[in-house]
Amino acid sequence: MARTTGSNGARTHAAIRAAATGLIYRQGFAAMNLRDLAAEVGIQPGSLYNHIDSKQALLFDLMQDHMAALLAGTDAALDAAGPALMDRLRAFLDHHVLYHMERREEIAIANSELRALEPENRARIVALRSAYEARLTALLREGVAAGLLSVPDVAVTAYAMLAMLTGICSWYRPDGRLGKEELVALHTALALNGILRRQHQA
Amino acid sequence: MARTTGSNGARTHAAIRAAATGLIYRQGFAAMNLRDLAAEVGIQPGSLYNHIDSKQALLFDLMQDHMAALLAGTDAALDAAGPALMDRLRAFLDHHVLYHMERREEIAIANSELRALEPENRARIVALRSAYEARLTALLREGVAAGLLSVPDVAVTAYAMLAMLTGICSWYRPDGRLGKEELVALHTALALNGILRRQHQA
DNA sequence: TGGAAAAACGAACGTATGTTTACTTCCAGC
DNA sequence: GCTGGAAGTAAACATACGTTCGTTTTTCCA
Repeated sequence: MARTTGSNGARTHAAIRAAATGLIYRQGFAAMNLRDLAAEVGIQPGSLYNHIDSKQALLFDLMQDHMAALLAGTDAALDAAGPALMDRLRAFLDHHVLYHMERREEIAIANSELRALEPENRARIVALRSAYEARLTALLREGVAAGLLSVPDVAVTAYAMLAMLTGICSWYRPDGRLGKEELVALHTALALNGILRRQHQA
Repeated sequence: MARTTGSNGARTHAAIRAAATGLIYRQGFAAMNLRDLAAEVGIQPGSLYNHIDSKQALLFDLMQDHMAALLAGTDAALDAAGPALMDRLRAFLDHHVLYHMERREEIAIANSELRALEPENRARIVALRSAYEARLTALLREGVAAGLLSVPDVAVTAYAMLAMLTGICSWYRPDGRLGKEELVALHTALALNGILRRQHQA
């Protein structure tokens, strides 16, 4: 019968996704070619098609999985933070920065290769991204309503905060001068200070 | 003798650069092909080579010119701001946001197509970018020394601020809900609030 | 106005690319 | 041990791409 799960097929599929992530991160999707990808995995170019439907489908699968993982991780962090608004806001920002350092390749792809997706695929990834942004805008709106935050425009401020915190994955290196904890604390403080109402500060 | 400046040649060259800027912005450098570019200009693909040396040289020229213009505009804004530190910091941030809205295509290219450059070309663009970042880190250092700013790490903070303010060119549209002035004010305030020392605030 | 350089044309070259196809190899289950 | 499907090979196909080249057209100074 068919080869069972866990056999070479699944391992090759995972190797293809891992190698593709690195190649797309370094060269961009359009500049990556399937011959280089196959060589990195150690198989012939044609054999890729035992595991993927097309180059486009490979990109879409990678982006969808990473966006889903980001959303799931965020929701878990929010749940663990408890009900207090500022705790949840801090948890969102901390998780965002940490996640963007630890999985910077996947995140960079999800942020920069939207234009390489066919329209239907792009719409689905954009929907996931919007859902993620909605987590932050909801927190900001809550904070404004509670009189804790000073946010002139919730949508634009959310974009600006996410852009700042996402920027870290374009230069962060694990062996860099500062550790993860320091970078998380620095970025979260920078973002929070930008929106806290002054009279509530020490 | 040779055709003089201002004849069709110069106009075609400018049209090529303008069309290339739009195509690279929308599709990315690797995904843009010279046949589409030539069609948009209204000439045959081979005729492009009367005006450019190669596709790579075209990208490098675009990036170099835009980085040089950004640096020149920044220095002009700093000069116009006078000697006071906070005035100069505000001028830098205002100019950055405004420039990134008005020339968002060129800036997006300069920020995202570094990997498409050959090593020698990349080194030259990176040098221009470093010079730009140095303008901000110098201001931050001055602010810390004067006791006006609270910046735990100058380099990382500068990266974070630039990432936040640069993010605007990935979503700004001239016909959007908010005007340029509002967006400049919002972003500059957000960035400044993140680093101002608390006791100096109202 | 004649002539020479510049600019554009039209067609081709060589190669790289995503993908397909026919064939072989390997392994689990009857 | 036979068998069938999954996984891999080797080679090819069709096309798209950056670039070149010989020729023709346009432009403007002498």
